[in-house]
Amino acid sequence: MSKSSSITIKDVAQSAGCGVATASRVLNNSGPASADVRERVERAARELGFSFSSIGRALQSRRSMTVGCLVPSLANPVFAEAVQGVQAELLGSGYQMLISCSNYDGAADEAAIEMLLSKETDALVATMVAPDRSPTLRLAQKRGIPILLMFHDPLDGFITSYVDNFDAAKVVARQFADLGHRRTAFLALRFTTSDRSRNRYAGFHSECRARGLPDPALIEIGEAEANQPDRLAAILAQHPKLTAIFASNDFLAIAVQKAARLLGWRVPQDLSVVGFDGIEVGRLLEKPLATIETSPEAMGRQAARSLLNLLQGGPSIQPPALPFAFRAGATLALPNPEKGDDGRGATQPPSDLPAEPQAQTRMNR
Amino acid sequence: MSKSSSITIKDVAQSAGCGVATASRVLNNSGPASADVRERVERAARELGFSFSSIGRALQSRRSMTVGCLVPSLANPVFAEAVQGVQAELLGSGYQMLISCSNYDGAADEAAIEMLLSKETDALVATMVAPDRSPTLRLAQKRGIPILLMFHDPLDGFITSYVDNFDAAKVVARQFADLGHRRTAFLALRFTTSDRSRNRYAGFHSECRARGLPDPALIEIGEAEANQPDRLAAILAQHPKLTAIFASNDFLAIAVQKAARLLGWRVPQDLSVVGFDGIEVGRLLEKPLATIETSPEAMGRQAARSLLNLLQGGPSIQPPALPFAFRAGATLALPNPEKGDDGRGATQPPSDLPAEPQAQTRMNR
DNA sequence: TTGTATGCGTTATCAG
DNA sequence: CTGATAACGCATACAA
Repeated sequence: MSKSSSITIKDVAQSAGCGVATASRVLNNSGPASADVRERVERAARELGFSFSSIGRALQSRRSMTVGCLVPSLANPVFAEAVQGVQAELLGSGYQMLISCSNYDGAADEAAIEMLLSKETDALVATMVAPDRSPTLRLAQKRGIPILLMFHDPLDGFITSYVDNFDAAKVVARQFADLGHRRTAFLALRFTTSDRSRNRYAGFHSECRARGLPDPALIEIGEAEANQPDRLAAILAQHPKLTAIFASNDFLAIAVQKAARLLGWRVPQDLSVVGFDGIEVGRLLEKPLATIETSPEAMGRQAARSLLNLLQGGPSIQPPALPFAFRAGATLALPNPEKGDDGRGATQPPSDLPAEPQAQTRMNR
Repeated sequence: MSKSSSITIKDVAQSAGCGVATASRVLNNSGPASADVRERVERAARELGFSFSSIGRALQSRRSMTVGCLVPSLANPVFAEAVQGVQAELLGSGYQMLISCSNYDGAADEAAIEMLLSKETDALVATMVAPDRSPTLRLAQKRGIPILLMFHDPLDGFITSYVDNFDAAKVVARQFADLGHRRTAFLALRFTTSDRSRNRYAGFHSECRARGLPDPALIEIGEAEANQPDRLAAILAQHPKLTAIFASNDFLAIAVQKAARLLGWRVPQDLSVVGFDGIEVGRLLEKPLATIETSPEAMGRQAARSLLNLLQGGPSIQPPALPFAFRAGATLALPNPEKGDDGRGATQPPSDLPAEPQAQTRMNR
């Protein structure tokens, strides 16, 4: 058990027989030093096992070399992967990441940002319940701290790394419409606390309107329903005429299928299901999940790059939305004619389209 | 745009017309102060929007109030959930979490710990490639920094939060054996860099031996094979006599089923599959996945609690292994008599056991 | 009860 | 080229 309690630059200087300023210059290559003293300092540092105190440094340089990261939850792989992307991109930049989760709670968001700020992070990357109404975020902004949003649509003074949920949802609506689906629904897990969910519904709704189709139903559920197939089934049972459902994320889409099975509904014959996110496991399923494919990791990486750029004093430029792609799957098919109440469109899908939607339909931007 | 650049306690003291020491005492409730000055200081702090600089504090108190966290990857939900657990438990303790990922690379592990150490984290919680052979971790230990391992088996001077992989794997072996499986295999994704994987194989192997069954095959694969069903299928095809396979994690178990389908093998009729981890989505599948259920979040929570305890100067006590449970599923059944080369045992499973394994078989410890 | 002075580890300044 | 010294923001002994 060596004494080991921190070796400071003062110790090094003393051991090398020079002043601390000289030692600092040598160790940082930040100024002149004779070959002689340079040698002595380096040897002393090596022998003493010296390493800089980032706290001392932070105090003097006014930069903590950390970035704060706030996401709703790491239990959701989408956010976990985004954080992973941020982390990966930050690696080697000298910046470390301080992380915090809100559990989709707006008040926790505020507390977390406040905490991060009090830790004097040099920058922030966040996904929040309501970034547009966060006083703490505004405060951070006023302080001149670089801020990057993830998953959110572009917002006034902030840069954001995102996928165009509205557009993506329109693509799903188009898929449904092209197959002849008329009775559709959007199944939302956290509608009130997720602008992603809201934007997806908006885009879905908008495209249905534009095509003269009935408005899609909005089915909001909570955690409990999402995790208990029987409860979810009970909810689905209230919408017997549905022929297609757009779930606000892939896990939900998988849960819907479970619930449908409980009701004796076949997927996709009785009910088409499309998810969102494009999680990897979706393609491994017996019935590969049709979904919108995105890359949370790329999002995190882009966010981190923008952040580093800002940190270096670069200009504040909003990059374009990240690409997404419709991924075809076995959970999407023509509507069941027996299920519809009117049957219009169902019996006569546009003949210029294949029954099975093609893969990798499109990339936006 | 107010000037806003940080308000220090000096500003507060000046505004309140008192010395910094007094202001510090008031704001920290750490000493005497007249009601009068107390009032003035508090008002000044409020009006100026003062908040402590944790850097200044850290420098003076020699504690950064951060804990470093190192995991292989956040893209693996098991680790992400564990981190989430750590985070959740740390919430409100005043400690913040600095996070780092190694991508299952031992060298990156060293670099990450070094980085964390240089950031002067007050404690460490980590899952590494080889914690037993990490010089940097030893160094941290020597410095007296509280260290908590996650997922690893108990190790010399460290406390660890873990599930007994060896025991859990034995349970899987028992399930296979009870059904009459003789030709089994362990499918390992990262055998060389994961002691979890190795311990699972060891337990599986050990139990097979103990029962006088043939040694299970060890099939090691890489990322590429795991992600490409056709390549995985090619590998599976080399083991045509297998009747049951134990995958080192649930995703792999799902991938195996995909590969099996590609080969025309039915699950579970031609091949039984059991996974590990107990990811939520496993129960929602058309064929619910048989697996060992664990709770990474609980692991993270336990680790954080132990850490906080250590940080408060508490004694270093190794808690017992966390519980696990075998989760029955539709991917496990009797072996196909036509597949075996000898058929012994397959045609005559123990008659005192139901064909369908019972749910929630057991909890250990 | 209060304020002054000191030190925590670092770097920048500035005089030698 | 070198080395005292003054910040940086805070808490704490110690003196008043």
